[in-house]
Amino acid sequence: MEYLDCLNEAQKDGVVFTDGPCMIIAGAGSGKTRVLTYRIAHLIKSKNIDPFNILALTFTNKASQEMRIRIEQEVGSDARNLWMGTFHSVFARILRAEASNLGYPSNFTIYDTDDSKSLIKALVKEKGLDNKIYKPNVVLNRISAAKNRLISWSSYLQNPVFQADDISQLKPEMGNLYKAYSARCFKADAMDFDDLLFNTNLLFKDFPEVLHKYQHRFHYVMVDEFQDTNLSQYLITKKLAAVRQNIAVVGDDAQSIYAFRGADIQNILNFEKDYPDLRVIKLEQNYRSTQNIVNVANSIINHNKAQLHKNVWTQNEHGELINLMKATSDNEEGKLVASSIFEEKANHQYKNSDFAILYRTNSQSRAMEEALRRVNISYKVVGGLSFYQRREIKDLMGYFRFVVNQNDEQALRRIINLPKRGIGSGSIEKIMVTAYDHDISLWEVLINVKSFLSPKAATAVHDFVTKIRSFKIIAEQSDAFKTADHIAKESGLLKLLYEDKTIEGLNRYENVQELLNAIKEFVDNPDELKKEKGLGAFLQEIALLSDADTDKNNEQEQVTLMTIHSAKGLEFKHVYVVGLEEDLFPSQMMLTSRADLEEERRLFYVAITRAQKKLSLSYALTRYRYGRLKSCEPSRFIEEIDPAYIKVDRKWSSEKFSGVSSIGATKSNYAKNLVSGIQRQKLKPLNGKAQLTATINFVPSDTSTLQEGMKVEHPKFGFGKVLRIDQEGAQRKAKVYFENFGEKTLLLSFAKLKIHNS
DNA sequence: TCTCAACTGCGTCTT
DNA sequence: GCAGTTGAGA
Repeated sequence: MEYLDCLNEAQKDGVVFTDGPCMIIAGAGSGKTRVLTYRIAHLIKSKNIDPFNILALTFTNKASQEMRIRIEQEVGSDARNLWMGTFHSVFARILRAEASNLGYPSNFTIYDTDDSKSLIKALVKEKGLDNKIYKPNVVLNRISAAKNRLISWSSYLQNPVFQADDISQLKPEMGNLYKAYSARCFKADAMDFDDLLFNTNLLFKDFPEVLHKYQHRFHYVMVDEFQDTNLSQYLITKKLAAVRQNIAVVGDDAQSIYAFRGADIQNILNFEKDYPDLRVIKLEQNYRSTQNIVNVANSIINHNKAQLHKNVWTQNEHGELINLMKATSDNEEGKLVASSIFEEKANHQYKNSDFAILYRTNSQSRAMEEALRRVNISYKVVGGLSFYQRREIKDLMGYFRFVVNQNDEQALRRIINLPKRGIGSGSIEKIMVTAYDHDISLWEVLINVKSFLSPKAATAVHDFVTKIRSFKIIAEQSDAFKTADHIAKESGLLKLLYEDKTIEGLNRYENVQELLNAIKEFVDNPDELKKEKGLGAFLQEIALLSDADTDKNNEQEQVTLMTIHSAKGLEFKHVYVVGLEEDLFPSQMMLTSRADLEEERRLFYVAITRAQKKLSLSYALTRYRYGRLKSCEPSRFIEEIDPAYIKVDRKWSSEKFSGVSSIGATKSNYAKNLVSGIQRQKLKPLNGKAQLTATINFVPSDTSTLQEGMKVEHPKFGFGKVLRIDQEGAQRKAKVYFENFGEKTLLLSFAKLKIHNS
């Protein structure tokens, strides 16, 4: 039990209180993952629980992989038998085993969001509805929200409130679209992401013996990031834990940022009601960040009304003040961030991987990327279009999917005329309508197209069917790689890409090769747990992966660029949160309700609490959005920070005396607070007029002659005196005492210093 | 049925 | 800024 020694009291409680319902409210950076991993290790090692009887649910594959590794370090290979994964992957696995109960084959296809949207698009067209009113996104969100609240299409249609709601939004056909969508998914042997949870609930409700089986398999149930669960997920875990009541949930209401996806903070409150003898443990000591950062985070989150009481504190050093940078444009914002990283690296000898740039939307990465490239700082962009979302990958995967499941409508639509074989949209619609109207399988329709298509089109379909048949035979006899390789060549896709000599074409060709490599890796993987090496097994393996999980260029030494959402759970020495502007962050779409604005604020809280040592915030006065230049106002979130913790970057403080009034005109409150805060706090280094002008005309000197006792000026730290010089060459450092910033050690090959020999 | 050019519309986050 | 759609012409 020596691992208990390195835990604080609250953490210990979280680890050893294993029997009975338990809720751990874990503040940011409070060692949540540590508690969870030790808790599982404790169950296995000290209480001799079979890992096979432990279920641990996370939200991302990454989180579950990391936790598995950490548990493995504690308990060894036993960890492999844990039931641990994302909600979606664990219940997909159970659904495959129990699929026949629901009328699904066990090799059902999982539709991703693109598949779902294009199915909806097709349905809207088939029904002759206006695609400007029934936008795929809107329809899918509505269906998704219903499923997450366990409302089936039939109860949706019967519910007068939903009907009235839809009619008032001029979308009276919504319920029927939901019905048609469900029917088509079922017919395609496909489940979308929400179905994986919805159908699990259905399974447990309608087949008590199945529920019973899993209730007795999982003696201990744990849920990470509980604040992100939706009703559907909550009910599943509650049912599974109903017999033994050994359920532990870990979460932080302040970090709930997925309400848009159906996450319901209400689950935390319900949890207390559902389990009256609930043990609540609060982890409040932050081990990650400096006091300044923790204080700023607290001051922000206190603006939210809806929150559980919690007092996050830290024993860490005060650290540097929060750096606020103002840029005139999005491009300049990029430059400021890039040069700041450059300086920080030099001054503190940080590595690229110590830095992260976080933003609200993926489109903001462009300006940052350009600026980083200009100063030769290598970086990686996390998120955006994932590998498996690329067109060429989806095309080839479409073949794979259709060979495995001939009812996969979305896969068929994608590949039936790719490469072009003369089967146009008219023929495709005829095929779909025939299958749907006569309620026969797609494959059967394809075999009998002669009866309703023109001879030319019918021949083309016949050739296609013959090709798929031959692929099926290969698939039955060979492993995933041999099959995939064969299909890539024989389908004509590889040739199509090879002939495209444009840069994008070459890229696509390489991507397809990379997919084939991934499949080879899958086949060669000696992991005994994955005995199935067929194409179907590969598809199942990757259906629930996202870009963050397939992060191949895991090279260190890169600055990380990503959205705040994807940064959740991570930490970096120095974090830049950029684009703090009204309508961008908070997003204009979230300004309609208090609840939405509070979610944005929690998002900001998450961003801030990623930082360990230093936090920088920035905003731009103008920004290109939708291809045109827009002027921006600083975010209200800046205003909400206690000015005592902010330092304003020189690049805009030099403008302060002339420029800040422009903000004052539009946001008087903001400017007043900020300026008075600055004056109260940290304006000191800028008070000297001489220094201000000197800073503007700053020209660094040659520092090779620098000696002890010399007076120097640094663009950021102002005036100082050299205390000592160490080492030679590239490692040559100067220890300088700055009037306003104290002692700093500067690497002379990087630091810009002006020598004042007076 | 296919191809190219013009055009529209649309932007959050993710399993 | 760009992807996806539409429409005309081959």
